[in-house]
Amino acid sequence: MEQLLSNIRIQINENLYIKDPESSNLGSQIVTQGIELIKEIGFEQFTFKKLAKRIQSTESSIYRYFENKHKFLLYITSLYWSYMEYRLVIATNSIQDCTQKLMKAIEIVTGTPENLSLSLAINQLALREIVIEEFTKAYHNKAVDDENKKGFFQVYKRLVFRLVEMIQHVNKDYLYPRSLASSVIDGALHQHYLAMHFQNITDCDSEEKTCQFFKNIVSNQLNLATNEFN
Amino acid sequence: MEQLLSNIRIQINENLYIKDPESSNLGSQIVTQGIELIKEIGFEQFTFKKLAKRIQSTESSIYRYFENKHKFLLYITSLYWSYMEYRLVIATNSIQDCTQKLMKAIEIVTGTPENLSLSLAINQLALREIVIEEFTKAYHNKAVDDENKKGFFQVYKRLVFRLVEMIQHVNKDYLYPRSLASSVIDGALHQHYLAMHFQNITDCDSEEKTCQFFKNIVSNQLNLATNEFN
DNA sequence: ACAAATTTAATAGTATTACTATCAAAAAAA
DNA sequence: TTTTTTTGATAGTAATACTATTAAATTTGT
Repeated sequence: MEQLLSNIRIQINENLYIKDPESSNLGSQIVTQGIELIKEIGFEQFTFKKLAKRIQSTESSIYRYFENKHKFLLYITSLYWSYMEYRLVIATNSIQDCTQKLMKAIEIVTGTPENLSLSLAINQLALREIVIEEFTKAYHNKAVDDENKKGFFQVYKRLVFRLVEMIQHVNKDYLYPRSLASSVIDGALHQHYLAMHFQNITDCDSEEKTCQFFKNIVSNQLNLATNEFN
Repeated sequence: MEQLLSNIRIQINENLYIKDPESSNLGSQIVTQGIELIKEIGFEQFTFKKLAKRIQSTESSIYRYFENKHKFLLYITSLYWSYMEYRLVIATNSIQDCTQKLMKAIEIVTGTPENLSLSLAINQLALREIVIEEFTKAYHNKAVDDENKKGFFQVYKRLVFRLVEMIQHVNKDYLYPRSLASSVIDGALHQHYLAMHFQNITDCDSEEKTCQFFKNIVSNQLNLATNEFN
């Protein structure tokens, strides 16, 4: 799997950057160090000026790669969801049994990524933390509809669609396959966030429990398509 | 219920404001018009300067009530969760059967509030929209732990606790009562947001479906405490 | 009704943010 | 080695997120 991925180029929506950051050393510095910096100080406190100082470059140079920090966040979170999608496909592709396939998918989607060797030397764990802490801000804004039209959330949605398909494959009569899929992906992020900051409103104090919680919900939902409270 | 609530004063954490906005006309203008303005232009674009202009007052006057716009957001979302808690208690208190009580609670928590007559003439629907669009930003920040210690999220957590108790009352052996409760409350907001901006990754195109989706999950989870994928 | 206290308005000012513009130096490509 | 592209250095602007000061208006106590 490592070899496989190290040769893979992740395609990110072209409108998220001005100049492809993978095309130069400065560009990849911006991405890798930008991730580290956001993880350290949070997206709110993050500025291109601070990043420029850290990589010993200038604000104006960074602006030649990214229009603003919002698009930078969209760029790096798209990277994350791309890696996630890739991992999902690799891990589930060979599984025949559709239920097992779905369960594997939930493991991938709710779990911590291994730090894979990729084209860019990105700190995957830092990136994951950023997604947990900040991704929600990337799509909660007044321009969502416009940005959505431009395909800025394509990768994320494609991941949800993959889960939806797996769910439908297990039980084609289930009434809420899309809500269930989006709930698992967003819910996992939320439970991880709670585990870090609001321990008393979650039971997910370990990776395994988080995974179990969602596997439990999904399998229950799909085995029992109807319930007594309709 | 309307009479009941019109006499009720909602207590909000004192550190969220400098001067109690309910203590003066200007204060309530700040709150009611602030809610309208945030709904219209979004929290990102919202500034005290713009609000001052709208209520024909000044920036400095608003700063005498709230330290900054982040605390203002925490204040109004606390108001929302307080109303929600109040509605929950009123609606479920008299129900004897614990399963029915829980189902009623889910209806309240996932549904749209009626526009109740309260001490402050707040646009409840606008406030709900704000919570759906912006609440996640209120607790996704680098100061969460500190703010959590100061009790800024007390009301929200208390609401979750109430749901947790109801869940445990229905099935005391269920392994994830807290994760389930927090998932319902946060998940409902998320599904509502998707319904507005990402229709293709949700099945919740109506209030009823959203409610059904979560009732379905909760009842399934509590009737079947174990599952075959352990 | 009047003085005292409190609240608000008006104005000014500061540091930081989020950019844009220009031009020269450095590096890469032809 | 010349041309093109990329980067660095510097400067500048409008807006944001505040703080401070003082005068005017309003409220309160007696």
